[in-house]
Amino acid sequence: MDVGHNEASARTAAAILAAARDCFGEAGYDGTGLRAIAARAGANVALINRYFGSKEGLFLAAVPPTLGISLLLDGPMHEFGVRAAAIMRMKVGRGFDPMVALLRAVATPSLAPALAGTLSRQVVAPLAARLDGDDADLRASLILAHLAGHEMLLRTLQLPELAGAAAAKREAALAVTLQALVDGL
Amino acid sequence: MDVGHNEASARTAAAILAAARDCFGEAGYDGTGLRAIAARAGANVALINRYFGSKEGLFLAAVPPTLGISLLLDGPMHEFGVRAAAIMRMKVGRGFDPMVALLRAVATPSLAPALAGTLSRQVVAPLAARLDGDDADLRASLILAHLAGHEMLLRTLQLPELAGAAAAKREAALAVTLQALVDGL
DNA sequence: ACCTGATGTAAACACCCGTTTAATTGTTGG
DNA sequence: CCAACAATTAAACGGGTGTTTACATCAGGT
Repeated sequence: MDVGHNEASARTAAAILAAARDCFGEAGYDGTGLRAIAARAGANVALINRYFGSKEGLFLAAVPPTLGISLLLDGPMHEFGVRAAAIMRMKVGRGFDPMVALLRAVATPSLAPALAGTLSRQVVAPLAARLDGDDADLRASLILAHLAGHEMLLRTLQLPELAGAAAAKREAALAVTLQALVDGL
Repeated sequence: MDVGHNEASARTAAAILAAARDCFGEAGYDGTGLRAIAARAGANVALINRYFGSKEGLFLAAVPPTLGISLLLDGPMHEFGVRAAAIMRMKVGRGFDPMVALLRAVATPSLAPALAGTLSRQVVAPLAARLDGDDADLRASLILAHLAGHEMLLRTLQLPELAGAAAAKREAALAVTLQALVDGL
């Protein structure tokens, strides 16, 4: 894998990555076929395995690296709640959301360890480092849990009570809940 | 579907339901094949479609009805947090958990509307009815979001920071977070 | 010009899927 | 006893899966 030596192959590999992000984000891991990704990328199916080894390899190469939560951590922590809520809002309608794609892959057992490691390294650890007080790791995990559950119920499941609430109220509620976890238990 | 007229068919239908619960809970919706369910139930694959119409019909007949959150609501609401945390603990090791099975099916788009309706009716609505103060529906949704995210990260994904924390601390943190949502924003 | 090695392609592989059909077994009422 | 009907079965259906193979294409270096 990653056999690309000249720039042509690098371009098609990038096209495959982009197509994979779209497909995984829309249909989930199990719901996406390699042939659909290849078609969208304008490439051949065999190239996926050539460049990324396997479907799992492609998923892990495509989705987790785009997770970066720098936006969330970019600013004072006493405003974390409102900032996070605002970011959630801005993401609506934006094409690809790696967090949603990740949540849609949780059900696949063989992917779980890698996903846990990615979330731990790229989200929980940097977030915990910014938290003052005791049990920073635990609180960071709970923040992620709340954010993940919120995304799942709102976007993937579209729970009526959540999707139907006034956006301003929903964001405010999300903000105070997250902020409480930032400020301590 | 539901063609059963005598007791024999009712027994095999029940066996299929039980097997389906186990399989869906262990491997998720997409990860479970009808033949695996039939084998575990000691029944024939065709009977599944005869009694439940389709794989989706079987899932919806097997998992959502077992969701009941009566335990959560059975007691004073000023102790909701600690009670919920205690229930989470007791469920560990217990064979089948419908909440986990539900979370593992979220990724399947065709299932989402039914799941949203079930959660709304069987969890959010009864919970909101017990909440005092403004925005009961919204707060009930956020409680479910936090619970769902927590379950997902702890049980399905086994996030190191969460699974590795001392159980007592984890429960205490979960309790105060949930209680804060019960008490109001 | 020729060979080499990277790039891309079509086809096949072996397997699993949900669903349906047609036939068989088993039971029950006339 | 035997027809009628429910319950169950094995087998096939059509299609999709991830992956691999063998073959074609094309660039660059000697």
